[in-house]
Amino acid sequence: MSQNGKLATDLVQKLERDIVTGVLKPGDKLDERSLSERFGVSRTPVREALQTLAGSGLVATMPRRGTIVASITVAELIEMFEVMAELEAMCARLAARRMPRVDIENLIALSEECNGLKDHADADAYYEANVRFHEAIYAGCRNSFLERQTKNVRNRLAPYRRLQLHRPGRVKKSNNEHADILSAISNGEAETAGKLMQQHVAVQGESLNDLLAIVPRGYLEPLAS
Amino acid sequence: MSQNGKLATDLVQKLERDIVTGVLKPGDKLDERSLSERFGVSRTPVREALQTLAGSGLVATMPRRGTIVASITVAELIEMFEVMAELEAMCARLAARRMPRVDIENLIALSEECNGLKDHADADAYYEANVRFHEAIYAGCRNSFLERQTKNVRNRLAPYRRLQLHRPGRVKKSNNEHADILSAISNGEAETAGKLMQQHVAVQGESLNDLLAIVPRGYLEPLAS
DNA sequence: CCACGCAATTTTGTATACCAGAACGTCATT
DNA sequence: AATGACGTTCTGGTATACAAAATTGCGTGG
Repeated sequence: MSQNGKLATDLVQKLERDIVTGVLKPGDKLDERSLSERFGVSRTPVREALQTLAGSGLVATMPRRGTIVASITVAELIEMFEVMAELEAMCARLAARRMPRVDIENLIALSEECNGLKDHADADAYYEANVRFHEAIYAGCRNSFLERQTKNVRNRLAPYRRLQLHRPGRVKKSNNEHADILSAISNGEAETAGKLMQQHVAVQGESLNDLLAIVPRGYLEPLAS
Repeated sequence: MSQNGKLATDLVQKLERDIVTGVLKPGDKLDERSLSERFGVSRTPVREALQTLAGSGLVATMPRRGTIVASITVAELIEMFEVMAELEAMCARLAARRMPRVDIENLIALSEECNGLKDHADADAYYEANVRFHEAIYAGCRNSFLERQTKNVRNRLAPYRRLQLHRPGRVKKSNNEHADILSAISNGEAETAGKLMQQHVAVQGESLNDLLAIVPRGYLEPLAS
């Protein structure tokens, strides 16, 4: 029917995108048959794709119970943010030491792009620019393994991180923090850049309560996992 | 034929163990048919297991070219050690802040176990005790996500880390560093514990050259990936 | 009217059969 | 003799068919 090789890989990417961008939400059921019909392939590549996604943690599959978009417990959410903050801090520290001037110029441009969108009505536009800013710093660490690892955790947190920016005032605050991080990186102040990034990403104190308050039903598992 | 459920999961664990413990070495070919015959199952669960392992990075599968135990480039090796050092440092920092007294007692016992084996003839015995010591610290960070993430990277580096201890004098030096890390954790000195752990794990300067010198052929890919 | 149990349906897990692409070897040509 | 093209064979990718388990709905009994 289709003249390709490696259908499963395509499916992985498509499903990944749908999960990260929020089309598929935590807790959504991923039925093998529906997916195979939707994509016009048999169940085999669908299953392989789901296996792969389960490996990266984006979906959870329970034996004989099917596969769902991974939803996590509150405890895991806190844990993952704690790790995320540290990974991004490491990226920032290394970027401050290693990022070439030309890439810093690009980072400045991305920062200004964020700045231009900070008063924009919908938070999603800022979110996209924000992602590009952060990814530029990942790339700046010049450690592609760290970059992949960081993106992986970021993807798994994406559904929840997206919510953060919908909180009033968060966009402006985030934007100010970007400026400080940028200048630290630009000046080669590794420790400062790392510390600022850590605080920028971490969800601590009241922020945690605020975040939990706007997480929709179904995004988090009940305590009895 | 077999009366079980979820054959693939079993295969994942078996293969994982073989890779981590060095029975299967980087570059070894994982033929689907041989594996299916060896384990008495069909190719389907074998393929699913390989998919999962590919997701966690332990094996690499090239379309139409088969799958092999992941072998990495020198650049990746350096990158992974850089990340590993930081992850373990984070574990140590958090452990210094959060590890309950009773678990610290256990950590002391594990440290003494290492100490008892430091002059032992074969480095593998020390290696196993060393693993237990480090894993106790992972657990001490009280962040199960970080623990999983750290173990995952550790597993991927296992074939190379194992080699390190075969270098003359490395065992004794490692053991001394353990003592310092232990005392920092025990005293709740988070930053010190993290810094010491970072240096303990990192492969820097001459150590890198020494490590590369004893990596067997086939463990590392040629530059043209 | 509610609860428990059985059966039917749905859905996952496994096996097998089929197809396509890549590696290797052979033969012919220069 | 060397090199390139063609074909065979082996291996991986996909589809389909079959088996087992879980959920759900219905019926019966209390």
